[in-house]
Amino acid sequence: MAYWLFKSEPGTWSWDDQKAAGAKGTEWDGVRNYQARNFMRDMKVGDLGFFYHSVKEKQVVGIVKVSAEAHPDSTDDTGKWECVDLVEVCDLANPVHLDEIKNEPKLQEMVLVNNSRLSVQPVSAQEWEIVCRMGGLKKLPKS
DNA sequence: GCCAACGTTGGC
DNA sequence: GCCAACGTTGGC
Repeated sequence: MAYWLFKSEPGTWSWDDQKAAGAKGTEWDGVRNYQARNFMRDMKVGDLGFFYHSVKEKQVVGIVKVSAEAHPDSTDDTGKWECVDLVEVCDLANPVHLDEIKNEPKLQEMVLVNNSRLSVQPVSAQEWEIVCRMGGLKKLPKS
């Protein structure tokens, strides 16, 4: 069981779009970065992730779950790129802003803080718990 | 809107 | 295989 963080510009694919996709979920397609792809290859069904809005909002807004392991990206015709499928799990009662993460001493090692450009990132179990708490979740979501 | 950081491309 | 040039991302 691993934890991840998925970044998206709300103008391209927002948390509302993700929720509208419902229980069927959607492909997390369009990733064209090898590091990000390799992380997706490591994912297992049931892994949980944060859904982060980049650029304008800069906050974690929800929790998603991996519903299908890495498979070819249907928006790619080169055969190089892969993606996983994600379904919505729940909202964060209080979205956790990037500033709050940067101000939390225990979160200084987060990839989000150190490599803001990577769009799919691993999150440690400790970081997961801290951000969930900051987000107002009373109990940690189950996979 | 700017620019730093990072990734990719292509010439050598 | 190196590295300069270029493009993109995303925080500020």
